[in-house]
Amino acid sequence: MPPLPVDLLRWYDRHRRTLPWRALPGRTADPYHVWLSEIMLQQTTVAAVIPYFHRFLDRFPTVADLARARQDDVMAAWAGLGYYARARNLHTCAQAVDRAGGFPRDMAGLLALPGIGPYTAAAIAAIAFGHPVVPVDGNVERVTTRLFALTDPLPAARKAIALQAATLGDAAEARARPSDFAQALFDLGAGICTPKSPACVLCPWQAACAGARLGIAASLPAKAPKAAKPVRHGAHFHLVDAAGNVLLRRRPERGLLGGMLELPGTAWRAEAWTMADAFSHVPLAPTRGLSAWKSMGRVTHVFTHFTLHVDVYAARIDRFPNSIAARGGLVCGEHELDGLALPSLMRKCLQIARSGEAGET
DNA sequence: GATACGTGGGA
DNA sequence: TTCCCAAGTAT
Repeated sequence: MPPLPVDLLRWYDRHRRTLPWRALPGRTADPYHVWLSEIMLQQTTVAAVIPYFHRFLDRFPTVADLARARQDDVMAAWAGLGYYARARNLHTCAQAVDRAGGFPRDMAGLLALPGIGPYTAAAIAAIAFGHPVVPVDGNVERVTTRLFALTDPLPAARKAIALQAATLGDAAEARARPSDFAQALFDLGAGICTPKSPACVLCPWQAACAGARLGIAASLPAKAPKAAKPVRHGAHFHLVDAAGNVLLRRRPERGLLGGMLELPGTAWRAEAWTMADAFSHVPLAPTRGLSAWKSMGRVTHVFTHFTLHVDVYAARIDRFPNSIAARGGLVCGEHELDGLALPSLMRKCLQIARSGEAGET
């Protein structure tokens, strides 16, 4: 017998999670809240998202508030969540939605917005607007491959898995409650049909699950082997004046950590930097009032596709020259650093620069 | 289709 | 420690 949506929905009605962006049972969620949470939840855990979601609603109560905000304030509110293109697209999207007077209510309109792909469009359509579509995320892929014992590895099998997942939503009970059905699949994937050791005995679909029957559920979905993670090296410089101001700069708008702030530094490359090499990239040439550079230690940071080793150097200067701003430098008070658009990597660098034991140059 | 794109937590 | 992962999208 096939998995019956009615069994999943009955389970959901008893075990649904309460989450900040979710409406109460029987109510429809605010599209702004649904959209904001869905963008934040892309490749990101619920636990990590919750405090950011609250902070965003505090700072940007409506999509119009978000649209009117300065990009830098949006980036600062996003700092630490990662995948910063999401924040840039979020801001652009808010402006489009604000101009249009609200979110589009159909898949095509949603799909046309920046940062919204097939999954997020379907999630918003189902959860906020009640369209009978099944958003296919990692949870739904996992549940589906197990239910039907689909053993072809990701990502090649993605299309076939999505087609199979869509059939789950065909039943009348699912079409009658698209929002609940989508979120029921999420909750099942998050709480029962988990990646490592699924709690099949608690699963409302256990009797219908081919993966469980065959004893292969925990091994699904199969995944293609991942490439080894290369190592890159860089050096960044912590220069602080007598008043405690720190020198920062803005990264390019696109690409890794795009639009975020950083300590000045070298490029990140496969070859390690010698100290002499790195020092040719100091933000300020030796001048009166500038101390010697001291080595503060090394920060290791793991990105999605490479591991980065950063050597951190620190120096003091009496007063920043006026020319520093002309070269793209941003002078920031040390007590305002918390509120700035600094990615986690740079917070690590600041931490080691400000608290680490100094060794001589 | 393959690759770029963050981060922190858990096994 | 090391590896894997988490409500994907853009190019």
